[in-house]
Amino acid sequence: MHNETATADAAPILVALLGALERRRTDPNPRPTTNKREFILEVARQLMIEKGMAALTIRGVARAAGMSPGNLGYHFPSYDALVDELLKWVLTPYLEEFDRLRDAAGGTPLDRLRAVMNFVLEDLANRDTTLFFPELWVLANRDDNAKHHMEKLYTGYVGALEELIREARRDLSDEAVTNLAWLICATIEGQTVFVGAERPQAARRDALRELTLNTLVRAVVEA
Amino acid sequence: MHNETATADAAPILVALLGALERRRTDPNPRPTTNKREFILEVARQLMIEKGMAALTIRGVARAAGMSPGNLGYHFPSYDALVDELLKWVLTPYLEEFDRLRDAAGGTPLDRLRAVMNFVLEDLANRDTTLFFPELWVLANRDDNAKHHMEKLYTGYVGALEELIREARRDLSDEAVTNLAWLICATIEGQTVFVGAERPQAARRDALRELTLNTLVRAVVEA
DNA sequence: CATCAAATAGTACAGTTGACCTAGTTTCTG
DNA sequence: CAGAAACTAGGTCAACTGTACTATTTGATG
Repeated sequence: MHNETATADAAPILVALLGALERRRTDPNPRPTTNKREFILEVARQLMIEKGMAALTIRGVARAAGMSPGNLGYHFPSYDALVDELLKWVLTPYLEEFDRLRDAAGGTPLDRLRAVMNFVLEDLANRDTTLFFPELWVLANRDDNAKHHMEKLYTGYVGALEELIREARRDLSDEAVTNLAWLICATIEGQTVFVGAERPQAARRDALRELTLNTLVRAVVEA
Repeated sequence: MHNETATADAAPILVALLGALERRRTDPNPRPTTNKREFILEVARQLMIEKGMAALTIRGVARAAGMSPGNLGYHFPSYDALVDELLKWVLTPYLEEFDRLRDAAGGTPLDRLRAVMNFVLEDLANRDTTLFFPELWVLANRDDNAKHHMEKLYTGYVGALEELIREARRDLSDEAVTNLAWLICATIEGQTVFVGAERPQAARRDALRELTLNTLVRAVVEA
């Protein structure tokens, strides 16, 4: 009764974790060899979200994952490698989604721009998102690898915005397009701090989303 | 030669710290009894900014201030007390400045609104600000006292915005005014992460400030 | 069933660090 | 000079760090 599966003898939180893993797995060709790795990454993600970067240690992750530190070392050769893979694991789906929304068929460029903005505005209401991203911003202040991942994320995000703005407003200069894109990015990310999950102004979230969407679309149209 | 003043035998950084202290002291009636406390708070502030909350420890502050941990315990009875006073020390000047700008004589309400926004947009270019506030946002996720200070700060900030918006647009509902104020707050705070000091898009800061100012003022005028 | 590599546990290393406390010393002030 | 304020040194005790190493279990293949 001590060595069945990770699900069986692990803490209750792990059941929820496996659920989250399942939700994340959109890949139609599951790669069994990476299953355990992904499980660990998911545990690490939850730990970082629940307890902050200070609690994200080899031992802490191992404990939360119900395995020994030695075994975790087998899957991830070092702490830095673990963090690196964790950031990839969390951020890659966002980049994929930005690409998908940018290239989506149907609707005007302005509709698609609105869709990208709406995606982020709705995502920031998730507790995981509300807690994860500020943690990333702070981490990136002192960790070059985190900074790299952060830049990659926002470059992809803003790149998608730029392309859609350009399509909508072919008369604007590249500079004007880029400035608008960063304005949109900063405006929306800033809301994480104030109307994210369980934030003081969370009740205002939907109203603020509409106001934001209208204000930013108008900024693009009337630039 | 071992006990002259804190300036003499302390690390070079301390000289700069005392400079910062001097800049901060706008009080025409210096309170000598609090000098050493303020010195410690200033050291703690710098430490938090340079190395992050993880480095803000009793020992760390004592080392950076060139004193023994025991002596630091004399001035601040506990770690929590130190952090509490540190947050007050950093945030109070902002609240005072918001009040000052809100009540400033001369100019239309819209001018004063613009002045408040401009103050924050320019402040976020300071390296200290760029690094301090994200740290505060993360800290507030897991520390109730920090959360309290953060709410107090933004309540004051948004309160000032609300009053100025209301003066400029007496026809708007309270709800509309509040939503506009939080939109402004989130929009501007979000820029810290992207065009703050030494950030990848810092070169875009001035252009983005103008765009932000115009966009937000228009949002208020045309709401 | 035997084999063998992958996976896993356990633990030792070699420190570091944390907040807090106590007893004693210096410095300042009236 | 007395007494208060400011300060130092040293220590307590508990917890934790990443990593390396060995020994064991597991699971699939032949």
